[in-house]
This record gives sequence, C-alpha cells and structure tokens, in this order.
Amino acid sequence: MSSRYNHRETEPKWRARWAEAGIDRALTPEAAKGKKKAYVLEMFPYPSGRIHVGHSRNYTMGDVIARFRRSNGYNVLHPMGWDAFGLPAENAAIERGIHPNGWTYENIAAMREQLKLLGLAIDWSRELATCDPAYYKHQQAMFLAFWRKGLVYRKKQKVNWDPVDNTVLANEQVVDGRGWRSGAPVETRELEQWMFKVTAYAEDLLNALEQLTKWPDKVRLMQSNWIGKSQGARFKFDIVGSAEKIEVFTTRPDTLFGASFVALAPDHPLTKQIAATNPAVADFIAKAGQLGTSEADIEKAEKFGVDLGLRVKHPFDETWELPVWAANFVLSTYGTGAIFGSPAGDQRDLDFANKYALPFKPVVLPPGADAATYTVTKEAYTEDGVIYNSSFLDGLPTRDAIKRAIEELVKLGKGEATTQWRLRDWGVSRQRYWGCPIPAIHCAKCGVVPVPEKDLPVLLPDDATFDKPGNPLARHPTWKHVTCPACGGAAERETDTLDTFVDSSWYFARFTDPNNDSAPFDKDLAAYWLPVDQYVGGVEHAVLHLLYARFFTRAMRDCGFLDGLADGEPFKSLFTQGMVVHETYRRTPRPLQADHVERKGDRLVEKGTGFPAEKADGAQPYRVSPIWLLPEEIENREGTLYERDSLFRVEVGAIEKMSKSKKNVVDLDTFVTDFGADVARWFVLSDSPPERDVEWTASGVKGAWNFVQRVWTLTEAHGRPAPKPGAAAPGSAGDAHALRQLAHRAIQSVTEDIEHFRFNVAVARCYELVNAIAKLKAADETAAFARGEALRILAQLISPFMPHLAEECWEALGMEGFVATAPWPEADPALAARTTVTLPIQVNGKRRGEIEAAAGAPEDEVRALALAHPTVAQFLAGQAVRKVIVVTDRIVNIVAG
RNA sequence: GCCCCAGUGGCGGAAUCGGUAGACGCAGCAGACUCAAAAUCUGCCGUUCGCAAGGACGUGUCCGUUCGAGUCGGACCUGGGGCACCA
Repeated sequence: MSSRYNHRETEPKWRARWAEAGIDRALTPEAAKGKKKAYVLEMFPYPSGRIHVGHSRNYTMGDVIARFRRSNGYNVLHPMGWDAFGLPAENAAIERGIHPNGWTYENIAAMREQLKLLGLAIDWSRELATCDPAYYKHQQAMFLAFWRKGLVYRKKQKVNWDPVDNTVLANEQVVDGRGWRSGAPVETRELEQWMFKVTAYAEDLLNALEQLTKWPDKVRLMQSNWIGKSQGARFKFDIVGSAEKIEVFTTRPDTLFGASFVALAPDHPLTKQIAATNPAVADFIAKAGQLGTSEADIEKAEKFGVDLGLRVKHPFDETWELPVWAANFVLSTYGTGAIFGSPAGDQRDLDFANKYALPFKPVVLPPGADAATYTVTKEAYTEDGVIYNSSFLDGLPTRDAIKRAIEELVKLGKGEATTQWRLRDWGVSRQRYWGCPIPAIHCAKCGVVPVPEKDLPVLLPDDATFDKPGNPLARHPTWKHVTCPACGGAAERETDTLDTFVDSSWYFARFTDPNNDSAPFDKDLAAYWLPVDQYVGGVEHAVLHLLYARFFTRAMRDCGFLDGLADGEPFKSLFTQGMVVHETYRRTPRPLQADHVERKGDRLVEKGTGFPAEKADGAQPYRVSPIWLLPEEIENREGTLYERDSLFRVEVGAIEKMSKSKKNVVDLDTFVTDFGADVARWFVLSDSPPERDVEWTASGVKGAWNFVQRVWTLTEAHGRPAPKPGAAAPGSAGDAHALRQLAHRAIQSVTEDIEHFRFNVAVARCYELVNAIAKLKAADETAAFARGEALRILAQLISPFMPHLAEECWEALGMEGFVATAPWPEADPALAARTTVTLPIQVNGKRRGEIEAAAGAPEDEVRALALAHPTVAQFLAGQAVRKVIVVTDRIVNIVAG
C-alpha cells in the first residue's frame, strides 16, 4: 500500500536532524586538512519584513552549489546575515512610532525562521547583523585606518534638500522634483561630506576586470563603462583681450581645425561670473537648472545655450577667433566643465551649431569619401578617417593626428596629454540615524579629529526621537556633546552616519571570523576562506555594491587588515540570477455617484462598503480605486476572475517582479505549509535558465508537486535496500542494462550541469531518469538491482535541489547516514560510455536516413554503411558522389551531383 | 541618443565545439482503470501535402560564408536591460 509523501512531517524532521548533527557548520582550517575550501555566498538580505517565494530563488541557487560542493568533499562556508541599517527602518519609526532597532530585530527574527523553512545548508552560527555594535565597531576602526592612509577626506557636495522638512532627501525620496513627505520643490544644497577615495584605485579596478573571467561579461562591461577611462588632452584657450584662459578636455584634439565654438557648463565659474552682470546668461543658468539630471529628462530636452560675448584664440592660429557660449549639454562634473565644439565630428556639437547658425567645416574624411565633394549637414561623422582641411595635420589618420596635435599643444606650452576618469569618489555621509556613526569629532580649535580607537564603538543613542523631520542625531539633546580628544575642550560629534553600502562592502570577510572582538577578522582565517568562490545575487548590484566591495578589499589590504588577497578581488566567481515574476491583479474600477462617496479621515471611500475611492474622468465623478490584490484574494469562476470577498471583477495586469507594492507575491510560509519547501526549491530552478526570469505559475507548481510524489512513490514501491555504490551487478542485460546506462549518464550530465549553473537542464535530466525508472517493469534480480541503483543515484542527484525528499528516499533505500554528506556519485565509465551511435546520413545537407554504427568506427566502414543505405542510395541514383564527409560519431554528409 | 543582451512549437525552454532542431516540463487530444470524479497509467502532439511510404517547409526578416548554420559574418525588425549628453 503506497502512501502519499507527507512533507509536513518529513521536512521538519530532517531539518532537526541536520541541525542536531551540525552538518552545515564550516570546519576550521585545521579540521579540514586535506580538503579544498569552497566559500559560497548569496547577497545578504535587507530585513524588510517577510520573505516571499520570489526571494527564495537566490538562496536556493547558492544552496545547490553549497550542497554540491560539500558532497564533492569540500570544506564549505555558506553563511547568512542581515544588511540591517537603512532608510525603511527609519521610515517605519517616523510613520508608526516603532524604534528602528526593534523594528529591524523583529523582522530579522521573522525572516530567519522563514529562511530556515527552506532547508538551506547555512552555517547559522556565523549569522551577523550590520546594525550590531559588535559589527560596526570594526567598521569604525577601519574608517579611521582608511583616514590615516589618506583614503578618506571631506568635500562639499550637492545634496537634495527639502526646505520644509529641513532634511536631506535620498534620490528615492524625491518624487517629481518634490519632497515625498512635504511635497515642497527640492532645492540643491552644498554640504561638507565624507568621501572615500575610490579613484585612488581607478586604474587597478579597471585593469583587474580582465582577470575576473568567472564574472558575467555584462557586469564587467558595466563596471568598465562606469569607471570610464578615456585618453585625451587638456589645453587652454587664451581669452581675447584678457589674461584669463579657458581650459578644456578633449579626446579628439585631431579635430581642432574643425572647431567652431567653445562651450562652458551652466555652472562653470566663468558662466556664473558673467551671469552676475548679464541677465540673458543668468536666465540661461536658471533654465538649464530646471532640467532633470537623469538622462531620460535630458534626452527630451533640446540643446540650448547663450553667447557669453567672449572670444578666444585658436591654439594653432593666433589670428583665428572662436565665440564662447554656455551650453546645457556641457557637464561641470566631467573634465574641466568646458569643451570646444567641432560640429562635423560630434552630433551634439553639430546640433548646437545648426541651431545657432555657427559656421563649421569637416576635417575628418571617411574612408572612400571624396575631399572635393564630402559635406556634413545633419549627421556628424564620429568614426576614424583621414584628416584634411587641417594645416599640419593634413593627411594623417585619426590616431596619428591625435598624437601629433598633442605634441604641438605641448610644444606651444598650452596643454598636455591626460587620462580622464568618469569614476568619482564615493560620498559616504548620510544625514540619518539608522546607520553606522562616523567616528569623528569637530573641535573649534583642533578642527576635525578622529575618535581615539579606545573609545570605539561610537554607539547610536537608544533614545532618539523620530517625531520630527531632520537628523535625530543632530537634534539629540546630549549625544553629540563631547570633549575634544586633542585639546580637551568642548566639541561636537559628527552626526552623519555611513552609507549602508559601506556595511555591505566587507561583510563577506567578517563571515570568515564573525565573533572576533579585537579585529574585524583574523588575517589567517580570511586568507583561508577568501576570495568568495561563488557569489550569487541580482544584477541590480552590478555596479555600486560590487565596485565598492572591490575598493574596500583593496583598502583593507593596503591598511593591513587583510592578507592573502594580493589582487584585492573579493569575488572569484559571480552569478547574477533572474527574478521570479508573477501576474498582477487589480480590482476592476466601478463608477460611483457623488452621493455614494464619503470622506474618512483624509481618504475617500464608498459609503457602506468602505472601499477606497477616487475621482474619475468618465461620466461618473468617482470610482472605486483599482487597488492591487494578492493572488490568494482571487477566485476563478468559470474562467472569469473575481475578488473572493467583494466579488469585484479582477483585471489581470502585467507580469512583473514579485513585489509588495504590486501585491503579486506568494507568501513563503503558506506555500511551504501547502506544498513543502522542496516543491518551491524545485520549481524556481526548473523551466527557466537561472540567469533569466522565471514566471511563477500554478501549473509549474503542479509539475513540481507531481514530481515529488512520483519520486517518492517509485522509491517506496521498490521496497528493499538499494545496492551500495560500486556493488557488483548480478548480470546486466536488456532494459535493465539500459536503465543502468541512463542512470550513469545522468550522473555525468547533472554533475556538469550544476558546475555550469544549468539547473534547468539538470532538472530535465532528473525527469528523464525518473521516466526510465518507471518504465522498467521487470521484477527479476537484474531489474531490481538496476532499479535500486537508479533510485539511489536519483536520490543523490536531487539532493542539492530537494534535500528533504532526498533524505527520506535515502533512508527508505536503506542507505546509511545523510545523503547530504554522502560522497557525490561517480559514473561508471563503462556504463556511461556509448558503444553504438546513431548516425544521420545527409545527401547534400538534407537528412535522408540513419545508420547504427559502433562508437568510434573507422571512417571507411561508416562511409560504406552510409552509401549502402537504401533510402540514401535512392537519392544518389543517377548522381556522382563527389565527396563524403564523415564526422566521427556525429554525422555523415554525402555531396553528390 | 549611446552601449549591451535576447528572439526556437499553444507556453517555459533544450540543442555545451558549425553536425539528426524541438530534450524535459506545462497545456492539449485519444484511450485504459473507475458507477463517476480525482489520482495514476498508455499513446499522440512544429506547419503542410499524402491512404500510406514518404515529401516540402520550418529557429524574428533579408543577404552571405560553408559539404552542412538556431549556432559564424553583414544589414534590418521587434522586445528587454544599462546609462552620469563623458567631449
């Protein structure tokens, strides 16, 4: 009598046994002598509340790798922690009066329990939270060390300022140019900010990307573009009738004879200076300032400028004067904030010249173009070519002309060759409470003074208030008042806290020695475990988090915290996984008469039902709001979707990333109760390649559920112990032999697939194996051996994916110990090898038949067999065989005609 | 606007080195079991012509390279992602 697989009993049972046996703990380097190490890490979560099945994919992928490595004999480190500082905790404090500390730790407790439900092989003894003073005190110590090393400095930087709330806004708190809470238009203010000198490593951060061969090309390219190294020249234009000069940066000094104007950024000092007396220029600055800073905004914006009334001398021809404009497309933050425009060779310059009727001429002749007739009117030519119309540069190809032009600028003492970086230093100051305090003290006499190491950690005060906007640290009555460590006089603490990207820039190193009180981590332990062998996370962190972490490991190395990571690269192999997406559901809006609407507090609701309502454009003045609904609030009645309780019709919206705001989430607890963790784990890895998004569907869940049941039914029906690995078979023939071959080939394939992150293909191979096991009906000893062996192999192959089910099967097959710690199966080469192959025969590239041949059969033999094939012969009738191509074990192609 | 990636049955996808296109799953169809349903099992399942054997067509479009192209090259179309107009 077969019973259904009961995940509700089985899953907790095995989790308890694993925990009791402590199999998920990483071994110390001494205890792991002779083993290789594998550090597997998923990007740690922000404790935002509850997790849904969408989050589970990331952790499941890491877990598959971790379990696979452990089965292959590695000493595995697979830890978990919490990126626990951040804005949402502070928002919750403002909105609901809960202290960020309490809110954060409650969320951590809830999410830890949820993650444990997934059966992840995580070493929970190493758990850390970045908001724990035991963590951030080391961060403060490293901050001081970086400071001593010259990697920290202070600089004025622009921030978004809310003039009503008197507070600095994060970009995400600026909605349509207004403060999210006050609704007041955002102002730009300059504040003294703490900076990390990332640019000190610009060259290395760029060059080392080449060595990161196990990172996705896409991420390497994005980092490379972000760092943005460009070679060019810096030189000065002399202003006519003045001793002042305008310095510009260019990558194309070869086009200097095509110059038609010089343009300055709206906030270039000279532009500002002229604006003081010239209302047209002041007007231009105001207009340019209204444009957004995002590229989308600027895309829509037309290029415009204003003539500053100045003229400059061309560096190569004193008699040639160029007008000076201010233009909205010139960036003050890049290069010198000034350019020369060479319209024929740059689309922006061309658009600008055309708009203001500035004269220009082409100076780069494209290959094959005729110098006498070539013109540029609407489209600039930005590629390489041969220089003409350019005095001493005439006839030189682009590259040589760039060199020659720079030589000339140097000779004239006007400029030099330079390297320009797009990368800027990292501003780490945040005017917020819930972050790591910056260990600095401001003294009127001594200036900015570091907090002495012995006084660390600088703790956050528990009794901050969140009832008013602004920085709770700055307005705390006592916290900031201290004595100066240098002179002993009255002084004030720094009230800025660190950007949370700092917290996540070294947590992977802390995991190697998470309870160290005297140092961030022990150098030997870090040297043993680092770099992280496999890092798994979302592509949204492709630039900032990964770049900052790469900076941080270099800085930690150079400040003596970290040994054994000579190249400074923290993550050897990176995988960026796709998201889980799901349909969205919205209540279909229903029109309402004005007298059916009432006001409750500051919200409109429908009278009687209390459904939220809003103003509408149609015939009726109001409607019920089309709010988002959870999947479990939906009911399907004969193909039409309704909201379960209200019986509103439901519209199916776009398929989007699972998110709280769209409510298209499937709660993890509920799902695990209904279907089990294994079903969730199996589902998120089936069907879609890991780097692509996977859509969560009921039918996909059903497929995974059926598979779990099928594996268990087959295992239970076998009803006897499976042969131990390497046991001799009692003979092997026919279908039983075929099953053994398939099982051993499955080992090879699944092993390869996991190594290469092809989880969906590994899943397909497991389905094949199960189908083959089910198909073998014979009951004799030979078949029983083959079936038992195949079931044992199956249990092992699925164990990284569905660890609970695999343990239950392993036990039912009479195997000893945990499948989780059993050695990974090895394929018997004799069984896995193919002895005969099916070769397709093509005639002139079209398939006309196939033959069976021994694997590796000699070419002559295969050729003879192919030519003798009846159908093939038919197609060859009346034609001469010109050539026979035999690709061993793949294909035969006969060329005839 | 610039840069990058991807387009394969009704759907998700497989084809790892240029060598049988469509593995595996989902959906669907037919049948078995059942009083019935669920579950399970068996078979079919790219389009098209054909009674059949078999043929023709088929991996976004067009062109090319090759004995042979989903895979390589060129041009284009569509969708997705990144971006700080980077001079």
